Amino acid sequence: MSVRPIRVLNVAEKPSVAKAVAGILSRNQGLRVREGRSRYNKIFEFSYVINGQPCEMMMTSVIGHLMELEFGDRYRKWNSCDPADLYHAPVSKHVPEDKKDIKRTLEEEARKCQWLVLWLDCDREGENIAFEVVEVCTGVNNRLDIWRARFSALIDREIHYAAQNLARPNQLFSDAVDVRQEIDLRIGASFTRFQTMLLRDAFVLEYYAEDRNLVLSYGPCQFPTLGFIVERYWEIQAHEPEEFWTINCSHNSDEGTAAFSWMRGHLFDYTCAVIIYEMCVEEPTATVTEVKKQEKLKYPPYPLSTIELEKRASRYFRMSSEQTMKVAEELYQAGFISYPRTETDSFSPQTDLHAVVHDQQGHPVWGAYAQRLLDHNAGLWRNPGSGGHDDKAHPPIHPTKFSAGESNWSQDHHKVYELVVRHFLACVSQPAVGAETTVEIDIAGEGFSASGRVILSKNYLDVYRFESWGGSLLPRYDVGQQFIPTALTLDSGVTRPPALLSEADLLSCMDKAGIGTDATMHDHIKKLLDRFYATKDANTRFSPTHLGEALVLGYDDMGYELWKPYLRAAMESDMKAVSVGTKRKNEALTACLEQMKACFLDARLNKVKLLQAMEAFFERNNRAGGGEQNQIGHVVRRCNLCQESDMALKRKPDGNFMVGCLGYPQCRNVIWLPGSIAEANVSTDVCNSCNPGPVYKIRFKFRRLEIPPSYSIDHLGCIGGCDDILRELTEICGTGSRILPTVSAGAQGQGQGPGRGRGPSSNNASRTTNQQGTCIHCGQTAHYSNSCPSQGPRSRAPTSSNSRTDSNADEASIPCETCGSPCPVRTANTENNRGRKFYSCRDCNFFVWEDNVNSNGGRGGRGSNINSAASNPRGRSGRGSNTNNPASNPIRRGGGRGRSRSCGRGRDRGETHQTNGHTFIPASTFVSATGEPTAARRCFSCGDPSHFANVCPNRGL
DNA sequence: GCAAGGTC
Repeated sequence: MSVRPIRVLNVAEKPSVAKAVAGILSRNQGLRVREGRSRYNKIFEFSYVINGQPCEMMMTSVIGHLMELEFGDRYRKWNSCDPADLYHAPVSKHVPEDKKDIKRTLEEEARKCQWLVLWLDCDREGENIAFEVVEVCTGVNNRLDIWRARFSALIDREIHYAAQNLARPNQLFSDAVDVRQEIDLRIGASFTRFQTMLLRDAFVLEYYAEDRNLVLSYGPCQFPTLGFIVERYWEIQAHEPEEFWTINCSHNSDEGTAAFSWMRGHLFDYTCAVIIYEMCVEEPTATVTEVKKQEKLKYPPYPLSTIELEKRASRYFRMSSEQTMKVAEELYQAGFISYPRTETDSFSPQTDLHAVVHDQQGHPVWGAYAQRLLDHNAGLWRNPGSGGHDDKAHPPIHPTKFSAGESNWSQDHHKVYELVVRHFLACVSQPAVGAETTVEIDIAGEGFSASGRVILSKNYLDVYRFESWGGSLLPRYDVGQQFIPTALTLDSGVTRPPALLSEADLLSCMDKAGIGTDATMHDHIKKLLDRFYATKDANTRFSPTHLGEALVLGYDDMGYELWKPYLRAAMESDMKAVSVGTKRKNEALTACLEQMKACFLDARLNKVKLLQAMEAFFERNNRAGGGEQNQIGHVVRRCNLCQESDMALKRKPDGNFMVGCLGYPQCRNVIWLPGSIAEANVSTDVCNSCNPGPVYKIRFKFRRLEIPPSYSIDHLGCIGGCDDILRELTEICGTGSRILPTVSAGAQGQGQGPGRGRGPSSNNASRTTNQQGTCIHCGQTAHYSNSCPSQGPRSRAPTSSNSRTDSNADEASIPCETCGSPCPVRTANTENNRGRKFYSCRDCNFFVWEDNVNSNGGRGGRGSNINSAASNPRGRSGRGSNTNNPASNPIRRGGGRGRSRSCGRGRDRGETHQTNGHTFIPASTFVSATGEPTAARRCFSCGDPSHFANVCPNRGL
């Protein structure tokens, strides 16, 4: 008796997988296609047998996540609640409007089926989507038997194996994603609302977000990404150029020229360099000490993952990662390349790589190379290397269909397709082979070396035109051979800061820190541009905007590392623990949210740091309705500070009360009121004792649980200075926040930050002014940080004491030698150059030490163009924090503010120093036609034969 | 109007 067929609903993560799996399982026989409710998600029907059970298979798909997490209605509007409530507000998953048609298809099909087989991608997100599908399907048919198909590639063997070995979905994997989603939503929404409402209208922000409101978003991926950009920017600002010295030697012979570089690299000590140089000049005979010949291989790249595609397209074509992914997606949709979102950088042994090459043989440009690859006798083929990553869901990006270019392709389509094809062909090619020669010589005990390279066989470089392997020929030398150098020069250079982060650098930083996924990293970068946090220049290098820098600075000054990648790393590690069952979902969620809520409350408590950071860059907004000043209340009294405007009772968006001068920002008089006030209204009662009057009393209602039992919750108080109860409650409860610890009366007025237990200080106008008007740079109250006399325009001061780059502007200015602009003379304060004076032209970047300014012209090229504003020694220094991840708390900064953590390239000595090729002395001056040194005993600084340069009185060393 | 994660 035959087994009765059952109806099986199969669901894949995307339409292309549904189509591929249906094709494989049906072997393209008896495969029918019909429309579903959604135009993208077809339904494939075919017969199949699973472990002897005949099945009527229906195969359809979703489009990624089917559901979204959202706050309950009561919390959805921005003003509906305190943002801190978002840490415990109810959240629920629902199917958004644009996915409703997919949901209907699933429901309609699920009703007819006995089994549900989930063909979602085999990663954590896929598992979570699987449970979303289960929720929808069991909602209409709770008798469904639910199965999970596990496969790692869309190839016959894998798919059939998965179908015959169905398992159950993994709840733990899905739980891990639930944790991530909830944390992202709660943190993102709370901080975004908080900082947007705090800052957007409080400052004049000249960013135009088209027809939408400017949102100052915070996200656990976007902020660390911004952090990378700001950190590098600060590193550049902090850089102080240092002059260094190196000896170069060249030798011309009949066979060509060899350029020898000093094996010491370079020295920062001029005297040492001069002494050694003069030794060499005195005994200039070079002896060849070693000749090394080696064969070197240059390997082709690993198979192409998404991040590599983005990085290479940025590097080779200056294409943004966002545009690259857009174009790659279109090429994928049209069938020309494989799935473009993949971490995998090694091909599975089952992949028919020859077939892919075979397809490309007809191409007019690289077709011939493809033919050579397939020609066994050419010996060009090599099985591709493995980069060691495998997402178990997709192969590396490779061409899937031949094209010599389509009529509807843009330039970018051509470029991305060409990159994918050439990269694939390179991957299956032999490495390039070169012969390298290194020659080492000795001059007066100093070692120099030169190297040359000849490419013996280009191999993959023939097709991978994006890479080159430069090298020059070196004349032949033998060990023991001696010669007199043609030129022996003492050259100077200045250290240069690292470059701004390029898009490829940024992607590397994110990848290393685990920020975002291959499919989302470009989104995070774009978000920074959209939010006006960063800009990208023509060289694809990123700088923070004032807004981006101010936000990072504000949080940094609070001591929180919300802009660092540690929070995300901690979340990732928690997710991992949940997915393997070593931590429970609720445990991970509660712990993380508690920590983040405490951080949020503390950040809000310290919001003055954000405001101060913003003040360093932006003007305060004077219009009514702006920021914290948005609720003009009733007048309490005439302002006792400016005596021109009234002071009014105001309630801030965070719920706290204050009495502030309506003449703001010209007058910053303010009285902060206790944080335990629930309600406050100005009465018509006038205080009998406070002057100058009238001072109207305020009717307060306090929150019972936030004041000591001995105080009444109702109080008719005066802010004029006569009211002991109000002063006591302010001292007990603090201002600004409800959760403040109490501060003893002794701390009052002793430089604590706002909200730290100050009394209502109506009798001390200067102190109340101080609360809002303290400069973050010098601590004075007479001005704001944006007009601090200690700062240059729009520049920021080092706030740490461990700076090694402090250099102070002197009064005097001198015209730049190159462009004539007035340049302030500054004094260096570094280890090697402490006390030396210099100027660095802001207009043309010409840099010169004062030793050389106005000195005689005996030495050529005293200054140097260091080609970057980064040379500006006024920059911020010492910012950034420990390289080490603080183990105890991923948010709170650990340790002190040490040297900046470098992303990608470091800035340490020896790493980023570049010689500007500046020659001080042509060696020919010292070497006669016969090769004998002639002028070695003459100071080459002033030309005087009575002394060496190291003791030259003109140098002032 | 907030996040980040899927994907057409």
